[in-house]
Amino acid sequence: METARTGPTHAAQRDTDVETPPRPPHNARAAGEQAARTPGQRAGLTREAVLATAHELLTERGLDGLSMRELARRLGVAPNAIYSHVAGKTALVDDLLDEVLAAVETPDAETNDPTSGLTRIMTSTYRVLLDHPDLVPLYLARQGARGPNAQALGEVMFAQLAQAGITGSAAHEARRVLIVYTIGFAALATPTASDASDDRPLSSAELFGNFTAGLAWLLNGIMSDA
Amino acid sequence: METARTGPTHAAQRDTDVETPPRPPHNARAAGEQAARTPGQRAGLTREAVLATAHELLTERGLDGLSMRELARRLGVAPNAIYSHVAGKTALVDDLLDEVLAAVETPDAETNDPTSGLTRIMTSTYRVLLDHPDLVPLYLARQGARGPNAQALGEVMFAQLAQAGITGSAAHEARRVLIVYTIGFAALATPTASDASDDRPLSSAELFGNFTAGLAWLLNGIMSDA
DNA sequence: CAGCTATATTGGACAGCGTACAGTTAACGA
DNA sequence: TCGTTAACTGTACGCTGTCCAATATAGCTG
Repeated sequence: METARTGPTHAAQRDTDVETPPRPPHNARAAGEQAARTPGQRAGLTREAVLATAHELLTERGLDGLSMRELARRLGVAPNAIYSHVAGKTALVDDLLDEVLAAVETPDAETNDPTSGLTRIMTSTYRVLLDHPDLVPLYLARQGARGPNAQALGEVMFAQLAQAGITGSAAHEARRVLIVYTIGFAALATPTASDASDDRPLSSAELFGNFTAGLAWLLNGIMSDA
Repeated sequence: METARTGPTHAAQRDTDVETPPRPPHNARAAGEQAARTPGQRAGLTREAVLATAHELLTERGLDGLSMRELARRLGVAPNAIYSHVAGKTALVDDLLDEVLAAVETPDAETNDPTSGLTRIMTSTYRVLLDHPDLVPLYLARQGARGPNAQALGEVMFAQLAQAGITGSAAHEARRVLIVYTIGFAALATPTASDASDDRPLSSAELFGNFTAGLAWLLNGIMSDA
């Protein structure tokens, strides 16, 4: 796959004689093209493009498929170029994780039924997580996301719990239980690994019912504590 | 993928360990010594030694600290030598995970209170997991263990559920919920990452109460379904 | 418009990883 | 005693994340 260089002309690196190559006017990042750029030239990379392509690569090729080098290849860029836009691979993944959480639907702040509000948050989170199966193990390995979206979600949950009269450490407990349960369930529902552990794979509908049942039990317990 | 083909590497599946044959008593594994061995000489490595050192290395230096090369270094052996005893790194970790589960305490088969029986299993699992914090993310990433110990545990859970009149797909659901909840909770209870997400770290006692509360809610719901 | 500075990008490199291949030798059964 | 088998080493390949110095471009200042 590599060494597509074979270029008729300059395979030389430090050559440097005039010979200005045709400069791409609007550039636009090439999909599969190899970068024919000399050191100083811009590629028009943006942080958003990096994140988007990384996300795409991750959901497409899995966690092991996400490497800085492959990412750079897709962006038509040298691997190091990425480091001008993200601090490193772990930072990249962190941002990715938080980005996904933006899609979680939260109830209106005025909803006066905390149980249904929390159900909505958690089921939406569950669905969002299932939309990105390859991210789920990462949430787990990192014990949840820590970015602004994650933080905001946590606040909404607190608000709902407060409406149910649950505050302080009890609220922390309840929130933790709900988060753990939801992420964990998404993890087990995710069919990445050879999940033929013991029986036929459950359908996603079955799993979802499964999830909501357990969620209802938890919420029931939480509310009855208040 | 590990393939692990090539005739010689057979690595003996775990089962029934026959008696340990005479080992080179001196030698043993050198702590910091450098291997002064020429190609054909034996190092007295055993599968158990490999697993034990790997376990030690993992809990000591974390997941990123566990590398075949560092493991070999500790064993006083060339990296490839390990492949005579385990099929590859992933197999090694799989065995590690299952090994730990052997410590989970299960109720007597005759216990006639499924709720307390399941509580016992899950709390014991929780404690065992917390004893090996650095393994927990691995359980999650792999969605639980799949070795014989894990399988046996699953069977015991089924037996308890059956005593409560829960069988078939309902039993599968319930078991999945319980496993997810337990592993997930252990994950969030594990303080590996900078867990200063929002508030002071809960004490382990708080977390344990937290865990048992949610567990009780789940079991309550499960049993009320039967 | 010229000049300066900040920075996006490249080639190259480093250290480390998992593991395959091909030898060399010790242990073991015949 | 010999032949086979398994453990072990040396070496090497292709991969990884990331740093460094050089370079050309973009944007700002004048």
